[in-house]
Amino acid sequence: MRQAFFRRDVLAVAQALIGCVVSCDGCSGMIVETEAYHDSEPACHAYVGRTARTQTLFGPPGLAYVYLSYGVHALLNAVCEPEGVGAAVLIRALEPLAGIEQMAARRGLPAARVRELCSGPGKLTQALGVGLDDNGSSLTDGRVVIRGRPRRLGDPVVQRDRRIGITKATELPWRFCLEGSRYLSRPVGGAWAAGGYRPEAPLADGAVALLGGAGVGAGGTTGCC
DNA sequence: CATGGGATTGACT
DNA sequence: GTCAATCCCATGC
Repeated sequence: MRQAFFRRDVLAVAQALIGCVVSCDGCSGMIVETEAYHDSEPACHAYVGRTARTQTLFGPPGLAYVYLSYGVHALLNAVCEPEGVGAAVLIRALEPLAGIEQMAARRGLPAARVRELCSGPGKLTQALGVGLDDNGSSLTDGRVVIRGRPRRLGDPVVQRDRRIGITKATELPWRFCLEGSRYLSRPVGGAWAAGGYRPEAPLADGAVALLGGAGVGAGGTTGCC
């Protein structure tokens, strides 16, 4: 993937990354779930501005932002938007494609349990062998790379949902999932459905303001790598 | 310098 | 469903 792909609106990139392929150290998987984060909203690490921790987020697009979550898990993000804007797409789940034996070994699971290898942001970094050392590396030609979506698969149908596992800006529907995928960290709608949110429902005022002209619609999409 | 809170997972009830 | 593990870093004294 070229750097220009990541220089765009972070919501457009989060949507377009669905169906793309992440590779590292001989292992790879298709992205089936992402979340967008932007320095204009409080759930984003970059909301507090430039610090030693968030330096990578404000760097040039196409870098990997890897940080430690809960002191346990390394989480992989793709830095987006022009340099100086703190924005990134969190890669939340992959459908394993290659190197399944090695990924299973890293996860401590039998290779037959493919569904559990990469169905979560901490799981997929463990499976791929992505660590904090990869923070700041290039996703276009580094150890961890993101390639375009296989043409033969056609355009994926992407569903929107609220982001998972955060306590701030929970109203923003900035989670993107491949429709029908069995490799998601959690189902679309899931626990949030009880809260009354539906992808086709009107967005809250704050969400509309933040979404601006991104034009990401519920249901079908035509994102292109 | 001390403190508290996470963009989570897996084990256990 | 609940809950501990575990550690970096932003914040506040």
